[in-house]
Amino acid sequence: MRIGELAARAGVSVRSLRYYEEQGLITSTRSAGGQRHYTDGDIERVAFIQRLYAAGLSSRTIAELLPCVESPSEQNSAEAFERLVRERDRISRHVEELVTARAALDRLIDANRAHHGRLAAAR
Amino acid sequence: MRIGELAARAGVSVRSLRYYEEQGLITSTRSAGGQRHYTDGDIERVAFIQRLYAAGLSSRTIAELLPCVESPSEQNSAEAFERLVRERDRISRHVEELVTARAALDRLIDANRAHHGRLAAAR
DNA sequence: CTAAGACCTGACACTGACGTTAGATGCAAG
DNA sequence: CTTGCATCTAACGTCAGTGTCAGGTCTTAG
Repeated sequence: MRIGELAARAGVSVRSLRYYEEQGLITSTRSAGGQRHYTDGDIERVAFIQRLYAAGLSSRTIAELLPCVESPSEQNSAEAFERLVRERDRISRHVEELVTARAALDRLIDANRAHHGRLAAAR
Repeated sequence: MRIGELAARAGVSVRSLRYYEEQGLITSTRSAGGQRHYTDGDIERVAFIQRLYAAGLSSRTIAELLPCVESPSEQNSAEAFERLVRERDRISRHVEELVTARAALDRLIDANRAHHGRLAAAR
């Protein structure tokens, strides 16, 4: 499939796909005329990348741990494996931060709830 | 206290404090010469703002829900209250995203662990 | 073959929370 | 009073992911 179809099926913009390739996150074969061609497997790959983006990883970080995705059995991914673990831990810490912040908002909501009966009931 | 002391005690940069004021998140009194003065209460206020930033809220969003912090009893904070609830829910969704991404990383880690005995043992 | 639409590269624009710099002023200690 | 550090305003720099535009090429339907 060409880039427009992949963009539609993966739910990202064409621009983003070209950027991902520029950053070494995805690859493509080229037609004689120079247009990018993709396989069905690329849909899932893009989805995976999106999840990591959503988790706050930078494109550089994602690129560094992709060897672990490609070939989990290679020993050349020792650095990548460490980064994998570090990022997992970073996500865990971030979750704790979010839970803390959410608790703060919950306290605020409670403090305000009495004055907003209808909204409070809607929850 | 002056801005440098607040920055040190709150653990943020002087630049950030001036930016927060510019965005309407904090206020200050001024000396005759124009320098900003703060109270002890501002330390906690800045810490609270930091928590919201860490939770992914923008300065504009924080500014919009500050009325709820200032005066939980005023009815003029109806909009702010709604935003409060929306942001709480957004944080919850974000936590779910992070947990999903972390699970994906955990699966990758498992798939790679066999080939990295020492690192696996360190966990 | 031709028109239309998808695609190409390259480049600039934007957002947001700051960092950094420049040049001027405030303020406390000797 | 002076020295020197803290602070002031104003403005530009940064980073990352993406939007958008320009000007040209590929592909496919008719």
